[in-house]
Amino acid sequence: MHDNAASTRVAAELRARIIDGVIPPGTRIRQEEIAEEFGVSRVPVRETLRILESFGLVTLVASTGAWVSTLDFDECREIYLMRERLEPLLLGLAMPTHTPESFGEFERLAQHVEAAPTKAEFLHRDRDFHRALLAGPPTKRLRDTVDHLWDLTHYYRRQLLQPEGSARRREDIVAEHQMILRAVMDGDPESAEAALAFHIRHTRKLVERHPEIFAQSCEDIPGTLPT
Amino acid sequence: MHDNAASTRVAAELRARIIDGVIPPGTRIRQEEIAEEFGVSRVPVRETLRILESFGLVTLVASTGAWVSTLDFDECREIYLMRERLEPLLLGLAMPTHTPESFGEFERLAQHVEAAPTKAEFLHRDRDFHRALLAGPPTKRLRDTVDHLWDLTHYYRRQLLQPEGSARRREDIVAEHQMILRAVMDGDPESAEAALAFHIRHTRKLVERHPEIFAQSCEDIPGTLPT
DNA sequence: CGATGCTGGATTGGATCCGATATCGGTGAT
DNA sequence: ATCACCGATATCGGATCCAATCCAGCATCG
Repeated sequence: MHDNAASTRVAAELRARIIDGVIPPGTRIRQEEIAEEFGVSRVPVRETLRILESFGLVTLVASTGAWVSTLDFDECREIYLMRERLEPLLLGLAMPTHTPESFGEFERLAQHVEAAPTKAEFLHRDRDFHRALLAGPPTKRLRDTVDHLWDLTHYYRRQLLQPEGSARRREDIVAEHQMILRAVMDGDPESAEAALAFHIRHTRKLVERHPEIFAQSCEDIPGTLPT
Repeated sequence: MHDNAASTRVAAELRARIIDGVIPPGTRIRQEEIAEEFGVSRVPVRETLRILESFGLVTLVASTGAWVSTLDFDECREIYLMRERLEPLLLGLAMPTHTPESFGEFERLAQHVEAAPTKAEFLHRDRDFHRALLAGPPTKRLRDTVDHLWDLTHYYRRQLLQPEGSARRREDIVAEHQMILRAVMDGDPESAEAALAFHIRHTRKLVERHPEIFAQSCEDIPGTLPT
C-alpha cells in the first residue's frame, strides 16, 4: 500500500542525488531532463519539484525555473541551532523505547562509523548511527523535521570533511559518539541529551570556523541582483 | 516577481480554510471540487495537495484520495514539545533586532489580544502577537518550521477554548504574554526564552488534560483497518 | 563604443484527454 | 442471513497538447 506515485519516486531519487552532492547546490533543474531520464512526463516532475521545494531542497522561481537550494553561512548556522534543540528532544523521547538489543546495535554502528573507509561512507554511517539512536518513538513530525534538517546540510557536511585536519575531526566525532552512547546505555536521559547537544554544537562551531565553504561558486543564482 | 502560480494560490487558500476549521480534520478533499471552485484544472490542484502534504496539513493515499490531516493526542503533544524548544530559540535570535518602536507594537498587540471579542479572533490575535515577537531575523527555515507547527495545531487550539473554564485560560494567556513581554523589553534573553517556554508548556499541559478533543469524530480515516 | 529595444527559441504553467485503480452496490452460494 | 465474489462508476495518476513567460542574442540608435 506504499505510495508508488511517480512524483514521490522521482522526489526520493532527486533528494538522494542532491544530498549526495551529485547535483550540487546552485544547479538548475530542467523539468524535461528529469522527465526524460525517469521515463515520465513533466506533470509528476512538477509535483516532485513542489515537494522538494517544501522541504527547502529546491528553490522555484515562477515561470523561470528550479535550482538546487544553496545555503549561506547564516542559514547553515540556523539549521545547526535547530538541530541542537530538536535532536536532544527526540533522543529523550526515544530512550525509553531502547532495549539491551538496541544497545548492541548502537555499538556496532558506532564502530562502523569509526571504520569508514571514505569520507562519503563516513558521512552515511554517521547519519545511520544518529538515526538509530533517535529511532523508536512514532513521532512522525519531529523525526521528519530532523531528517529534513540533516538533508539540508548533508552537502556542506561533506565539504567540511575536505580540508586538512579532518582526521582530527573524525576522531572527535567518534569520541563524542562514545560519550552519547555511554549516557544512553546508562539510561541517563539528561546526560544523553546534553552530550548530543554538545556534539551538534561542536560541529556548528567547526562550521563557523569555515565560512569559505559557502563561497558562491555556481553560476546564476536567482535573487542576486548586482545593483 | 511573486509566485503567482495557481498551485501556490490554491495552497494558501486551502491552508487558511484548514487551519480556520472551515474544512475540519478528517474531511475528504476531492480534486475536482477544488479545481472547479478555483476555476483551474486538476493539475495545479494536485501540486497544491503535494505541497500541503509536505507540511502535514493533508494526508494523501495513493490512488485513493486526500484527507485533511487529523492529529491524535500524541502527535499534538509532540508538536507542543517541538514548539517549546524552537520558539525560545527563535525569540533569542529575534531579540537583538527589536527596537523601542517594536516594543510599542508588542504592547499594542498584547492589549489587542486581551480585547478580542470572539474566540476565533482571540486565536488570530494571539498568533499575531507571537509572530511579532519572533519577527526580525531572516531565519527562514526556523520561522517556517514554527509557522507550520502553529498551523498543524490551530484547529485544536480553537477546540481547546470551547469548554468551560476558557475565560480563566484566557486570563492566564494574557498574564503570560505580559511576563514574556517584560523580559523582552528588559533585554533579558534568558528570561524571555524561559517565559516563552513556560507559556507553551502551560498550553501543552492544558492539552494533556483534554484528550477528549481528539476523539475520532469524522468518518472514514484511512489507515484504520478494524481487523 | 555602449546602451536600449526587439524578436526567436527555450522553458515553464495549465487544460484536456485517457488509462488505472479503488470503492460501492448487487448477486449468488453456502 | 452472512459472506465472498464481481462488475459499474467515481476518482485519481499520467501523457500530450497548447498558451504564457522569460531569456539571449542581435540589431538599432544615441
